[in-house]
Amino acid sequence: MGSRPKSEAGGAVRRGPTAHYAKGMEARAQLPTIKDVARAAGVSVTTVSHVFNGTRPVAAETQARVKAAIDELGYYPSILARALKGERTGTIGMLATSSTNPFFAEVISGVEERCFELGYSLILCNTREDRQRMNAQLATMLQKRIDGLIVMTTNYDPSFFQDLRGLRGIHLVAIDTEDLDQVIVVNDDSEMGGALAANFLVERGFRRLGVLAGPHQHPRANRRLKGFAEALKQAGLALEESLIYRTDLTLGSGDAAMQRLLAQQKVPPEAIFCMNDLTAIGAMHAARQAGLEIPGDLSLIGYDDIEMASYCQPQLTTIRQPTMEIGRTAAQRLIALVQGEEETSEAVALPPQLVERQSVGHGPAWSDKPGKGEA
Amino acid sequence: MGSRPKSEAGGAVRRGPTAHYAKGMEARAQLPTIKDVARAAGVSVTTVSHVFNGTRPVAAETQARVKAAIDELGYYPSILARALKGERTGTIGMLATSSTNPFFAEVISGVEERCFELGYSLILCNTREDRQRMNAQLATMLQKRIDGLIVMTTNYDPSFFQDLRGLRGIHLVAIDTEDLDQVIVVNDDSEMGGALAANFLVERGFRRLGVLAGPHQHPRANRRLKGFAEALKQAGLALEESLIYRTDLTLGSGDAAMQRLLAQQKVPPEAIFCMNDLTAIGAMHAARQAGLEIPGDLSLIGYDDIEMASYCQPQLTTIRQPTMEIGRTAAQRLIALVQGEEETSEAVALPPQLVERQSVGHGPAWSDKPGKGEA
DNA sequence: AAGATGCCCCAAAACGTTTGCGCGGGAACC
DNA sequence: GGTTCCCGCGCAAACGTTTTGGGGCATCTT
Repeated sequence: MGSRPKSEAGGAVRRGPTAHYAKGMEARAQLPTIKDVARAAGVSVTTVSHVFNGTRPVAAETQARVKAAIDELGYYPSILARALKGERTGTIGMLATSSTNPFFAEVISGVEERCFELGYSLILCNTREDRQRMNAQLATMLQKRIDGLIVMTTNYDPSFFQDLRGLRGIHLVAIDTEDLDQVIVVNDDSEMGGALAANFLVERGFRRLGVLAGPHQHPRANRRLKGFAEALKQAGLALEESLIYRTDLTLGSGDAAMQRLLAQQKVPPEAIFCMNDLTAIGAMHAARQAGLEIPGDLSLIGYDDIEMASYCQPQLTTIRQPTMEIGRTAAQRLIALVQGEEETSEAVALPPQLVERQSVGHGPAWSDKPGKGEA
Repeated sequence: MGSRPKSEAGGAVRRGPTAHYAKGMEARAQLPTIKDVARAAGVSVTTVSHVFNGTRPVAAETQARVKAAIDELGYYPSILARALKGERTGTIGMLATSSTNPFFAEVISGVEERCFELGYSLILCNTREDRQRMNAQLATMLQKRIDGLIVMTTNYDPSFFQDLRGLRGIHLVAIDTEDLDQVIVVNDDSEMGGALAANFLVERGFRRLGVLAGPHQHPRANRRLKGFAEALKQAGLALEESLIYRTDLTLGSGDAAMQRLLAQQKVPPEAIFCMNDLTAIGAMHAARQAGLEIPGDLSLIGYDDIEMASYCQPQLTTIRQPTMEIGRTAAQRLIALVQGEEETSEAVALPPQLVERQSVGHGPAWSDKPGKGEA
């Protein structure tokens, strides 16, 4: 409907569960072209094109003959040739720091899913935060004439986005980064998430709070921290600078940061806000090694709500991001942009949500095990 | 070197850290074409092509002029047009069940990495084991004229591979599946992995062993089980059918299977072999909920060695697959195939390895906590 | 019966590349 | 001084599509 009759007709050819694509191909080394179909059906390539795309009325009998030939040969039009004529390629690219981090993996999965639903496909590139690698990947994607690009990098580098904006040919959406003008950005509402964590801990009576922060240049982690600090201030509490420990948001760095914290603080904070679940799980590990009980001796709250948060010991109380939805939204907005549906380029901030499990106790003087606690 | 001077020249143009791709583009809506470059340099498109690809000697002075124009305009040749002339697209597709499962995520990451190193890019499709979805994704990738395809699906469906083999145009590599003739398959050596687990448990003195198996049609999990059972037999032990519980290899199903096991067995087995780490972690969770200590009351061994295995409580003893290497190998073999380097189409089985941590105790009558155990 | 009107269909151009062929001119050879 | 050779370069075809502009032919109108 509307302006895309082509994909409809394409869908028609795809119908049915049988594998058209495998039929009639046995003798050919190459995929069949529109010419082969035209020859087989005894019509011109023009007619084949119009039958396939439904772009002009064709006599029913001719149409039947052409469709038979298409099915017989297993013909699929080459997007390459189509795109040469100024059409889009139907492919979008994604630059992501890493696809193995569970949070990123889920965002990517959301992107892929929405792309599929809208008839697009996804070229995935892991940047590992290596600028040179990103440049090479970007160059390749430009050569492949992607219609748009989704960027999800952990370290905010303004100059990179500056360069990106110079590319007039391709549209851009960023995920999990600083707000940028002229670029659609999809995030969760990190200040709100930070505040959620702060308020929950304060209500439970915790006063001496630590933080496992992200890297200095990580825009979202910084905002979570900001929201956290501001909510504390509202509650009349101050965040102690000396109780903020940096991580790079991985399991290992959460472990390491917690070890540093426990080594440096004679008496550990009552509760710790971790910038993501991975660091929280790493921190749990370190705390256990040090002989601390969670939440008996120390409470811990995470961020993201990855699947593992429900299965670790103890189950992690955390701030849930609508992870999949962030990916889906980004894909949606990008494709709308590509298809020329003029949208506002305003940032989207999806609301996070607190998920209570077991890693936060009921207060600093409380213990889940009778006979223990009162630390 | 050898037969690919083009990519070399492409690399030359890409050199340097500055962002060529952003320069000179401000006034254009479209990316510049070879014609624009030719006009700017005052030469024919032929010459531009030869300069870019190094396919014919060009006078030094002309060459300099052309290169200047290329840099100035930020020109990148369209792979689309190039591929029309019978060249390859430099893109390979991957059908994977899900990219959020940590094991799959890491394999995919290996594929992506090796593709990048070899100058290819990766189109990722999550199939969710939905045959109809796979057909649609395959159709799209065929239209995009991918050079080859990597398939990593959990449920082995012979008819699908049958169809796939019908496609003469594109090359095929499968990961983590049954051996197939005419198709390169990359796996770990699952029988060996199963045997490794069995021998380790037997050496530790465990006799009554349970299994958290995979789905019935999962070829690798079945082989692990086979290797496990055979090694037990060698040791003079039999695997009790009633102690085999099926899972679908997810966290939740590991949890559920363990709950069933504990409900049905008056006295639980001494040790359990889980077909992957995810089910093992799920099982740990269920065991804890039931008040069982691991490894005090029950030993557990996993498979895969995902990152989380080192951070769960207790740390998981497991069989490590060379996960990343499986992905890299698959990409490598596929691209060799695409580039016509005739390789053997034999299956590859990379050897797994036992990683000892804390989830397996020192024997059925042993306990890690003094005063407990002797269960 | 002649002209007008639709209905079907085809030819050809265009998209951005690569590449075989060939052309002009200067240097080397006899 | 004429022939041969080589060097440096351009022309144009081809790849698989879409799309514009007609053209042939039957049917309807008068």
